[in-house]
Amino acid sequence: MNATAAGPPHGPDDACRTREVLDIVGDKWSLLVVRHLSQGPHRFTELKRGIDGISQRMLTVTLRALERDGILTRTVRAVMPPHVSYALTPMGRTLRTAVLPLLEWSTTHLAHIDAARADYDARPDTPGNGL
Amino acid sequence: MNATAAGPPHGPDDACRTREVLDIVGDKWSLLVVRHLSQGPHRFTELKRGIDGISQRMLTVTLRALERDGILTRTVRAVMPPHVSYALTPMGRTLRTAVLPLLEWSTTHLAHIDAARADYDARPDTPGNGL
DNA sequence: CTGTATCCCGATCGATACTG
DNA sequence: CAGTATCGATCGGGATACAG
Repeated sequence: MNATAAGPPHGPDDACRTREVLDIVGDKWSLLVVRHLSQGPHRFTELKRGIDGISQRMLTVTLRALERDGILTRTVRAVMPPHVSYALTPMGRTLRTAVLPLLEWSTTHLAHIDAARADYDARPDTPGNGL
Repeated sequence: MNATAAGPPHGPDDACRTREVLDIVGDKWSLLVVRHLSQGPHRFTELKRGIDGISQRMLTVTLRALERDGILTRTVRAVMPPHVSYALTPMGRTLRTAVLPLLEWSTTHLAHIDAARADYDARPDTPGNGL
């Protein structure tokens, strides 16, 4: 083992898993919903108000997908007006835990990335900048 | 601490970060490129062959974005034929590390998710299945 | 070998209106 | 309150052709 080849090896179907994870959490809203529910169950309207910019439609679509995947549960109380509560399943909570390092990474490195972008955009001898 | 309210609290701008991380790694190919480069530097054609299904265009686009973000470096050797090598930066390697738990989570839970989906699709009393 | 340019299709997603 | 239905704009991304 030398210095140039770092990191653990990976099997050929790790790629498939990478894809499937992104299908589940890689979209615009899923992680935001999971994050919100990590603090306890919430109702539809609470989520809509809590997640900035999400439309009624996308909240419904996202919740359905996460429910189907067993990430959260949907509990309907048949009263008037309707009362629907969403809560993370145990698996949903493990997902939250698994995503946490990535979120912490972003907290640590986002400023660095902004700097890298500014630097890249300032360089004239770079593809797309006109050399 | 009780059972209903689990998980750490979060600030209001965690949402922004969640978004920005997804902008960087949430697309179809970025993580696959990072994963591939975690085993050492690679040339354009090697990456193209190694990442199944990626088009020339998307490989270029993805590499440019990751380079701009400081995740990887692009090294050109001015020979004929051209020789371009891509390698993870130190920050790129920390990203790889931060994503690892999520990938391990998928390895552990993907079968469970498939089961949850089959179960959900089999239930007749569920939205979209015709109640 | 390592790209760039163009076209085009399907998926995504926001806005809006309507319903039990 | 908690959705569903529909429409339209936008965008990712694949195919292909061309270039240094």
